[in-house]
Amino acid sequence: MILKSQVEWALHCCAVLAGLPEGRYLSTKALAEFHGLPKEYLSKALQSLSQAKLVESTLGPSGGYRLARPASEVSFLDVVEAVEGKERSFVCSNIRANNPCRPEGFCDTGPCAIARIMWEADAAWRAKLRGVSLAALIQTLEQEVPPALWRSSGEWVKRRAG
Amino acid sequence: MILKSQVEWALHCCAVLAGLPEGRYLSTKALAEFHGLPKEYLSKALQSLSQAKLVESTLGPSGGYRLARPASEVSFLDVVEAVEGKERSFVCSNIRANNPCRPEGFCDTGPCAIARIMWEADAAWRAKLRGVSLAALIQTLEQEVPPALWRSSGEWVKRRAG
DNA sequence: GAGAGACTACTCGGATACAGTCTGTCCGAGTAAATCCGG
DNA sequence: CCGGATTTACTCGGACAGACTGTATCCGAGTAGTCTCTC
Repeated sequence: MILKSQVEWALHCCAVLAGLPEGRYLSTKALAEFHGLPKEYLSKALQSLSQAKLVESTLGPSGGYRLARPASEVSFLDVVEAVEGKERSFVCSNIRANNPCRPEGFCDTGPCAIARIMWEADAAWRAKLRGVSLAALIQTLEQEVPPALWRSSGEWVKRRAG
Repeated sequence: MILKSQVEWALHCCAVLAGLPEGRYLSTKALAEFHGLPKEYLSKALQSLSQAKLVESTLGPSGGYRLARPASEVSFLDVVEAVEGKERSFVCSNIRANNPCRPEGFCDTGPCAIARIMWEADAAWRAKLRGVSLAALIQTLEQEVPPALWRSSGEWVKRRAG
């Protein structure tokens, strides 16, 4: 049970996009250079975000991506689910139905107790992620990233965003 | 991010082992038949449990597995981690270090904010699993499984356990 | 000088190979039970 | 009949292939900006 590296990339890219000037776009190429990632593969992560309607894209020169909603209305869960999918991490194949003691035609009432417990844990994980927005992340970063680096990064992005 | 089917199998097997008479063992073969699973592959899940010291094994006729601790002292988390490993689901490759604006020899103080948030969610997931023991699971099952099926299953297991 | 049209260069998006892990299977080492033999 | 050595049959444990998802890469469709030509 390990999340794909796309999740990490998508989150970092969203953090950068959240600091973008209003109405501007940032290209995959710029995002890839900023994070030192393979441009071609990173584009797949951004495509996932685009399909989930988290970001908007534009073509042509000075094209790229920008957030489709305010940063305060995009949660970590949105980003994670855009990349990993909304399916629960635990899948119940209902193996209790194979019990040899079970009478023919026996029908279960509800989901298996084991699955219920696993799903509760999954729900707790998602709830935690739902509670953190990109805006909150930016706020945290602004506090702990050295001001000089923060400013120069902002300049870098602004320069590449148009 | 999807858990392997071994996790489901291991949990169901632990549930059965928890209802085993004191001092008896149940073989992989019996567990596989009870759940309708491939014996050879199921054995790998049980090996994981054995390596994690959750179960004890014995060889020879009437050999097999039994819980190494009381059911009340084995949590879901123990079983899940035995199969999936104790590593966190989110790995931070510290891509912020590739930021082109970063001065040479710059050294980060703590873990990346994004990683911290993801790890908090992971901790919440694990905490939820740590809070449920096999004993609690058995109690739940005993309440919701039809008494006739519960009894016959217990008989079946007892018959195969030695 | 201004406007319209064509061109260019850059973008995203999906289709295409490679790798690693999960799934499934096999056989050998080791042991507890059952058997057999001698006392 | 009882005790012990031998045989046996059954178990676990690790070593060995196949399938699927994750990783990485490529090229084509489409558009915004730019340039040029005409008025």
